[in-house]
Amino acid sequence: MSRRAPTLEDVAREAGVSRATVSRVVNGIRNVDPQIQELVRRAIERTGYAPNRAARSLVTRRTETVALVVSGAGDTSDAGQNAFAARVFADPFFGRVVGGIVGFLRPRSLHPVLMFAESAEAREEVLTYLRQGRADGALVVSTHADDPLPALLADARLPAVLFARPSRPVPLSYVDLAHRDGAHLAAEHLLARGCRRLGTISGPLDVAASQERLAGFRDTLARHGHPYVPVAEGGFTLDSGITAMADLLDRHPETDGVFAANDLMAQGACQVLRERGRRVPEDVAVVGFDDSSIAVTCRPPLTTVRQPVEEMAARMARLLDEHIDGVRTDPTAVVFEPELVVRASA
Amino acid sequence: MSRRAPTLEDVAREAGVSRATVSRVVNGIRNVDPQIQELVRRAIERTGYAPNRAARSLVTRRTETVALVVSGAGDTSDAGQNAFAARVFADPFFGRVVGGIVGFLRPRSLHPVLMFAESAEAREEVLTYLRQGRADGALVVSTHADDPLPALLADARLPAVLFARPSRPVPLSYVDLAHRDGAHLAAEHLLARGCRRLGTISGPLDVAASQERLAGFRDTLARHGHPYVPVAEGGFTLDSGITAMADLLDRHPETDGVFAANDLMAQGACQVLRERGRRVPEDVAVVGFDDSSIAVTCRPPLTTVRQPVEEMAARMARLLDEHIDGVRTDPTAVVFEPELVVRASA
DNA sequence: ATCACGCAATAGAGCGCTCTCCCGGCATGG
DNA sequence: CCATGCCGGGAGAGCGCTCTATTGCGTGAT
Repeated sequence: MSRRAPTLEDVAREAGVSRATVSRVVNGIRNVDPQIQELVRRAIERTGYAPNRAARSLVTRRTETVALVVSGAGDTSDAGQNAFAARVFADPFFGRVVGGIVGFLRPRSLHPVLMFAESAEAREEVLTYLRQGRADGALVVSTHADDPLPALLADARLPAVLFARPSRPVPLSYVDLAHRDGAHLAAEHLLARGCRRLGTISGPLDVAASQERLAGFRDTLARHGHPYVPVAEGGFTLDSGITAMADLLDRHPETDGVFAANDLMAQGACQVLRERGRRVPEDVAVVGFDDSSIAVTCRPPLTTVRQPVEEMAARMARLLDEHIDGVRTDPTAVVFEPELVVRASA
Repeated sequence: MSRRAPTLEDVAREAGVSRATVSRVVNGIRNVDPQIQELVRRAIERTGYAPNRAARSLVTRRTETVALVVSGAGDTSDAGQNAFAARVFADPFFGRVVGGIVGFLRPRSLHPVLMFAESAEAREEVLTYLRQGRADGALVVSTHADDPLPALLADARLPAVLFARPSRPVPLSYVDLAHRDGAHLAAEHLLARGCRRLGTISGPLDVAASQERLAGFRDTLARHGHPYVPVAEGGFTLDSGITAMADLLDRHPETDGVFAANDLMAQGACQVLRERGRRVPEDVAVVGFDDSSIAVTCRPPLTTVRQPVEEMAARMARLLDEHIDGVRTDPTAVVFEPELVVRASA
C-alpha cells in the first residue's frame, strides 16, 4: 500500500465540513443542503474515499453479510471437507439455491459467506462466526434430516432460516415444498399414461423430503388400487440412482413406470433402462423430481416435478433479512407448490 | 437479543485482570503467567465471550476473509445474475474449485465470500468491497479470456490471484495447467489406439485454455503426419458439445476419434454418437478433459485428461494468503502438469 | 424589537479491540 | 548493597465510523 486509505476525516477536511456531515451524505442523506451535498460528493470523488466497513460495523452492529451454510449430517468421515464441497455442488440443485440467494442478496448489498458444516467442529465454527458478529444471520441448507445445526442456532438465538422443514421441530423460519403434492402429480401422470406396474426410487429415507415424496406417491397409488409399491432407496446421487434402478428391475422386471425422487437419480435410471434394452418412455416411463438442468440434458429429456428452487431460495433470504431487521419475529413457514413439467421420458 | 454480548472488559473484570491481559490470552499468548492464563480462560468460558471481529478488524486491518469471485465476460445480458450463478455451478469444475479453496482456507480460519462479476457494475462492486476492507484479497476464476477484472484489481493494487493465465499480461499471480501437454496426451492416446480420422471439439476460442488445448492437439497430430484437423467450437456446456459433435459428424462422417476440450462436452459427444448409431469406443473413441465427476458417471466412462483442480485451487488460495501476509510480493505463476486417465471411452 | 421555533451543521462520546509505552518486582552482576 | 536488565502486567491512546446532544442561525408570531 502506498499510503493509508482516506478516511471520513480526510474527506471532511477536503470539503471544509465536519465528519458528521460527510457521514450523512455517505449514508441516508437527510437534512443536508444540496450545495454542501455536492461539495462533499466531489471531495469523496477526489480523495477516492471508501468507508471502512469494520468501523461502521463496530457501531451499527451490522455486517451486511450472511452465512450461507451447507450443513451435513453427524460427523462425516474425515475423508475431506473439500470432498464434501465438491459432492454438494455435483447436484445442480445447490447451484440453483446459490443463484436464488444471490439474486436476492445482491440488489440489497448483502453478501454470502460460504460455509460447510459437516462435522461437529465445523458446526461450532459457524456458531462462533455468528457470535463474533461476522455475519448477521445464517441461511442453512441441510443435506440430512438429523442435522443438529438448526437447533444449535435456535438455542443461541441467532437469526437463521432453513431450506426445508427440520425433522424435529425447531423455532426457526423455513421454506419448503409440498413434496406430497409433487409425488401425487407424478403418480397421476404415470397412471394417466397407462402405466400399471409402478416402482419408485426414493431419496435417503432419513430426509423428510424423501419420506414425503415416497408417502405421496404411495398414497396416490393406493387410492387408485395399487396398495403395493416397490421401492429402492437411493441417495440423491447419480450412482445411487443407477444401483436403485438395477435393483428395482431385478426384483420387478415387468416394471413399466418409475418415479425417481430427483432428476439425478432419474438420469441414472434412464441409463440403466437403456442398457437393459428398455426404451424410455415406450417400455418404461420415468418421472423425475426438481426440474434441474439435468432434466433438459438427459436423454430422453425428463418429465419431472418442478421445484421452484431459485424462488424458494430467494424467499429464504428474504425471510432472513426480515428477521435480521426485526420486521419479522415469529418463525414462519413458507411452502411452495410443485408443478409437473412434461417432456419426453413419461 | 436478551442483553448485550460480553466484551473484553467484562471478561477482564470477571478474571480480575486488565483488558490487555485478556487480549493477550485470546490471541497469541506471549508472556502471560500460566496461572493467569487459566484464570482468564475460565472467565471466558463463564461469560461465553466471543471477540468482536469488527473491533479487531478496525485495528488490525485484517478481516480474515477473501472474496471468491467468479468473473464473466464483458456485460452479459441482464438475463439474470442468478442464472449466471446456476450456469456456473452446472459445471462440476467450479464445485471442485470451491472444494479446493475451502480446503485450504478452513484450517486457517479464513472465509470465502462468494461474488459474481459478470457485469461492469458487479465488477465495480467487487473493487469497492475490497477497498472498504471487507475482504483481504480476491481469488478470481474467470469464465472468459477478455475479463477486465484482473487488470482492475492490479491497477488498484489489491491482492488477487487468478485461476488461469490472463489473456493480456497482468501483474498478478496465477495458477494454471499445461494445457498443451494435456492435449498432447490425448492426441498420442488416440493415435496409439489406431484412430486415424480425428476431430476435436474445442472450448470457446476466446479462452486461452481452449486455444492452448486446440493448439496442442493440432501440433501433436501434425507431427504425426495429420496436418488437417476438423474443429467444431463449443462453449464448455453439454448443449454445445452435442451441437458440435453433430456438426463434426455431418462434415466428417468417417471420424473415428474425438478430443473434447472438457468432460461435459465429451458427454454430449457420446450422446450424439450413440444416437447416430456409433459405438464408443469401438467406432469412435472419445477423450475428454478435466476428469470431473462426469467422466466417471458418463456412459461409457470417459478417458480424459486429468486436471488437478482441487490442488490448483488450494495453491491459488495459498498464493493469495502469502501475498496478503506480505511473504510474497512478486507475481508468481504456478503451472501444473496434467495426466491421462484411461477409462472406457478411448 | 423579542422570543420561540425549526432546521442545518458541529462537537464529541463512544463502539470493542490491539498495541505501544511504561512501571513494578525479581534475579543477576559488580 | 546498589545498579542493571528482564519480564509479566496495566494504563491508555487510538483504529474510523455513527449518532446523540448541542450550537448557530434565519423565520414567523407576539
